[in-house]
Amino acid sequence: MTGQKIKNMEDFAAVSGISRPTISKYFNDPESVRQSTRKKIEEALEKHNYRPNIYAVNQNRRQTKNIGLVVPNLTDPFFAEIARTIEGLIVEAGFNPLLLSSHGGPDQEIANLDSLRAIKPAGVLLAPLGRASLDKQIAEFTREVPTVLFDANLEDLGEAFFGSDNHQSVGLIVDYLCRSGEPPVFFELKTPINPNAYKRRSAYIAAMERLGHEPQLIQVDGQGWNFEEIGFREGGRVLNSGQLLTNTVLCSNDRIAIGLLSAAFESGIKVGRDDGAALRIAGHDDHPFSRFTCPSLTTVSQDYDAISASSVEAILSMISSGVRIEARKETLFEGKLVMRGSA
Amino acid sequence: MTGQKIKNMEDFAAVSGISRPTISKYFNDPESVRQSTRKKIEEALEKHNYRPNIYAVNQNRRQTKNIGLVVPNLTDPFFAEIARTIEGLIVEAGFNPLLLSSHGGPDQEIANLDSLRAIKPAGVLLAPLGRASLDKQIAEFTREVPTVLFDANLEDLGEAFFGSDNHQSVGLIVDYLCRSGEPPVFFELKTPINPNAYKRRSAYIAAMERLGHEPQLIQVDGQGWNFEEIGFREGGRVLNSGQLLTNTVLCSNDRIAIGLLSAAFESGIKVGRDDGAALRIAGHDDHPFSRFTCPSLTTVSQDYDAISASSVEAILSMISSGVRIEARKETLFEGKLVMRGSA
DNA sequence: TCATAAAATTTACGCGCGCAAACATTAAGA
DNA sequence: TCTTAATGTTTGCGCGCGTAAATTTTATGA
Repeated sequence: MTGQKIKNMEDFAAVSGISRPTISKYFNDPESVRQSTRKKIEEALEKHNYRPNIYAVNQNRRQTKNIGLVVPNLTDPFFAEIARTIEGLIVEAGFNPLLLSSHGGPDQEIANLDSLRAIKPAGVLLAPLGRASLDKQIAEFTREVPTVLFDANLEDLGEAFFGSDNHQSVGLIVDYLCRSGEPPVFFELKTPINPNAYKRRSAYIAAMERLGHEPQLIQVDGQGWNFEEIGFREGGRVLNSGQLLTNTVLCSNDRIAIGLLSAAFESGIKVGRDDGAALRIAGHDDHPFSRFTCPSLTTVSQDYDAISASSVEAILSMISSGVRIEARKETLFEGKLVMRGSA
Repeated sequence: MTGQKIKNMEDFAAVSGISRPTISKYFNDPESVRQSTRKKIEEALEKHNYRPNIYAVNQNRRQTKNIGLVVPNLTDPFFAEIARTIEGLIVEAGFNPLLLSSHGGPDQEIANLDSLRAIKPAGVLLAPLGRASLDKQIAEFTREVPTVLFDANLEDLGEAFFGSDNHQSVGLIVDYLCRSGEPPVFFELKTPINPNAYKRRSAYIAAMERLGHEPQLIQVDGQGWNFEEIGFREGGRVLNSGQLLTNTVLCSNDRIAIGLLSAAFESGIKVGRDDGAALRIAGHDDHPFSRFTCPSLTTVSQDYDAISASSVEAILSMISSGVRIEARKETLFEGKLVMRGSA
């Protein structure tokens, strides 16, 4: 850094020997200026490390480079990983991701959208809470800001939806469980917060009927996002009540399964697929921790690389084209069976 | 919403019947205007839902209301929970938190600080990666922006540090393990990324010597933040090598312990503190998942409510006073023993 | 009712930049 | 060397708001 301080673009234009409008062009797209002037600018940049004032830039640009990313619960490593993936894609595309977590609460979800509104994002990627979401306020938001939903669908909201094909993925694991042992019961919350849970329920029922088995639902009480806790508490109750008419349990998601595994362990019930085991437990999602449960958890992985990539692609194309999508599309990706020790 | 559209503060001043400078005063502090005019403004606000342009505001304010929050890895639920707590405290104080994760990489950490710089935050709370952190660049940042470190310390960087008293907490669990069974070996990474790991190592050695036992370190290879994976892989190796001279293992953190538990299970080694068990395993941190391992993990909890509250308090007082702290202070909080099934 | 302090208004400037129009310069090919 | 398109420069406006100074209005209490 030499001599005088560079306070603004005009100062920087002076020291670099290039006019301010050209400097402005450079910062909006380095490719848009001639090679020789680009070199001059970047040489000056090394000496003076000037950067445009982001507030002045955003005040004057027709559109910001911000893309909002709202997930239901960052405390859940599953969403933390998705968020990380999506953030990377957004940065790669030259945009600025803003990550917000709704912490499982609909009010926080709306608050997140409100603070995004203040930032005038070019677009928003929203993984909504689901059933608890305040539809009307979200609808109002999606009217103002181009929004793509992912993970959990809210009917007709947003420009598009990308998620998992629960029907396929649950069918996959029900098939596997049935052909490798007793048909599973379905262990879930009575009133889940997540729309995927309802789809998984009906997918389970459909798969069982297709295979000629009687579907059996074990629906337990429990609110909120502390699934492990619920799986542990209610699972323990179920295991000790003699309520279980089969030796195979399919959980609505991995986090419930993790709780149930813990409860089985405490009750001295051996879980696994080998002969000595008394119980098989399977989950859904391929949660980051499911490899390290005891035994490791057999589950179905979601293709969230595809979900992430498609969601980002969709919002970027809307932004660059400047037009809202004419017909809302829902795209579902298939899951893959992940065989481990628990079933 | 009635009639014309409110585009800016001047429009809003017109419809509310109050002058623009007074409106401006109101938004910067609603208490600073007379009750009667405040009422007028808020009535108009309900009709027209105007909000000041955040970019124009921040361009002109001497200081923004932004507070940056950088954590090493949001994928780790431990940090996700801390982040959530801190975010809440920042919002309560009327500031705007900006959460960034370094994803375990020093380059990302610097990139995070760079993008924070662009936002001109009033202050930053930084939980650094530790050993991998690029000290010089962080030092440069802390010179420009008031920064408080927490969780992991970097010598002399930032205005203050708040963290856990590893010496006390490790001493606590070593004491417990020694009086309830065989003295523990210490299971850790050979070259940990986190400075806390080094403190825990020396705390373990000190505690063992104090109790008249020979310290034993098992130091395994492994890079990055995938602690469960390392604990599983290397732990399995150690368990099957006959290298273990005691039946008690204290892990440097819970995530390693989770991996080790999984490895023990796979090897058919019964873990627990009752008579039938062959191995005791303890961790450190009280990770959110440690309640649901099999068996549940005995560990030491960090007082991160205190760490969060103190860190936020420190940065807020610096912001409001406008002065940097004269002498850097390091404050450590005590951990608590969390007895569960594994040891 | 009046003096006085507190609050609001009027007026005006500046923040740092995007953007557009008119004009000047440069690079590339015939 | 000349033409032409591409690229830069000059000039100037406007974005929406913070903030300051001078002035006027309002509230408060004796």
